[in-house]
Amino acid sequence: MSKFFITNAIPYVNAKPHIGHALEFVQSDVIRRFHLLQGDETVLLCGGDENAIKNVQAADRAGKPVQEFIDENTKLFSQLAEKLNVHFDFWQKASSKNHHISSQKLWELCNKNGDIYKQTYTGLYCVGCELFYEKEELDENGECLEHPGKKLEEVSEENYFFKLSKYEKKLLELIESDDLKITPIGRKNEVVSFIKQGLKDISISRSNKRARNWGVPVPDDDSQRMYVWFDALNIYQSGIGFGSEDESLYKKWWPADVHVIGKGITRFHAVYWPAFLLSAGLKTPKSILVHEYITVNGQKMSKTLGNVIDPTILIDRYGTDALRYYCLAKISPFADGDFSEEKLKDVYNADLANGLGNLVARVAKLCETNEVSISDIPHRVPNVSLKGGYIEYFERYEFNLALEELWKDIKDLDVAINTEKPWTLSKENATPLLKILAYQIKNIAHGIKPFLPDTAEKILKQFKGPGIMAQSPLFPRL
RNA sequence: GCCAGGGUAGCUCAAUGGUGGAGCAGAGUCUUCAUAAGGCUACGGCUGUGGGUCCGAAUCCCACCCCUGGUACCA
Repeated sequence: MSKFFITNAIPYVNAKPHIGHALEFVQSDVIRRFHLLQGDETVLLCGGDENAIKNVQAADRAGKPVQEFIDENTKLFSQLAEKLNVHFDFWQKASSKNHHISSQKLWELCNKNGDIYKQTYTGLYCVGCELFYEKEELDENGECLEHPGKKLEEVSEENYFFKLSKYEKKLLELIESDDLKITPIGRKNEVVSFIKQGLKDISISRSNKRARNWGVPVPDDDSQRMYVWFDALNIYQSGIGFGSEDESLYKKWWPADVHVIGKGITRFHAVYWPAFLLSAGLKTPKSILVHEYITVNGQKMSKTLGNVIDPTILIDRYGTDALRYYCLAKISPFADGDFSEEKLKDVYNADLANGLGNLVARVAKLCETNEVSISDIPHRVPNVSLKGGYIEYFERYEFNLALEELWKDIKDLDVAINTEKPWTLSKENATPLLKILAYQIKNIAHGIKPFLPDTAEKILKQFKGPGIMAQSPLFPRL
């Protein structure tokens, strides 16, 4: 038995959660459940990325105090997790005191190592956006896309910089050797070539004015706040007590075994974060799992397109396990996956209602009619007699392929029932076959445990024995 | 622009030189234990475009078109 520490990317809490968040929640959760079933001591951490200037701007637009606005959105995220049957063992808010102290400790460690220095940063600043822009990001008039007609100001500001360049070689070694393993390999290559281009030092602070006095204060400098990524990544540590008076939890769990993230934030996790940790003399995470995004009817999800999918509505309509199943079985973690409600419905009917649900119903009824009695031996661990590949797929995070194996078993059982026609047999002749079928169903239930925990639970309860009764459908056809 | 990955049946994907496969959807058929469910069968593809190498190309080479990601201080 070993320990396994998983982190979910910390969502922005400047808007309510969409289906992409649901995808990642479920992916993290299934890893957590898998390791728990393997007997590992396992925890999953998430938190709120609250210190970004965009939160302040969004709160302004909503006409609410920042903290209140953030807390409201955060609640929506935890409600989503609950509805998805996703359990976070830790939830760390970036606005909380302990996180501030923890991040200041990280800063001081880097500073002590001589990796933080002051320098003037000059850039084109859009007052409307309160952001710096690169020339390439502007339109032909040299104006930002959000605020046409508004000239950008050239602003110079003293910032603290982090000596990222110093860690080029170490990072390369770390990643190329897989000591920090990046999955899938394409993302690893991308990071490697990024580092090989040469790393520049990065600014890790903002003036108070620009940060709107929001965020973690820089130690010993009242005029500056930390750049949000410096402290945001540290949620992974502050959430388990890094920098607190008693660091026993931190010592127990750190380093993270896997950071689960979306492709948009790869660089922060694969380059900046390990560099900060190396500088601070702390352990670097063992691996990073980079998943892709969900498109909607083939299009990117975006507020301007108005096609943002609210997962809670889908859960109300189709159920928790149906959405979990779609996210895990029909969306490859390593390629953009498409979503539409029509597809969800097709999958629900084909795989869940007609596939798993119907198989369970027909076997249960046959067992009931024939008064089959089975003993409740804790039959086989999940994985053992399932078709080959289940565990391997899981360890490679190919959840869709692992589920495919399970659904082949379902198909096989349907074929076996049609071939053997147990309903034509006498009770005595049918019983041995039905016992096998019942055990096979329990076996499948064990297999789907990490993916569809509620459904697995229901099936195992129904087939606990000694008697087995027909029950209402697991997934009523829609 | 440059770098990486991709373009295969209506949809989602598999097949890296040797007669193009599966699932879903749609069709027919068998069956009734089951959620008008399940089984079986057939249908369905000039493998992005144009060239080339080879006895033979989805697979290798060249050119072009389209999609996705990266190209740093933007989360």
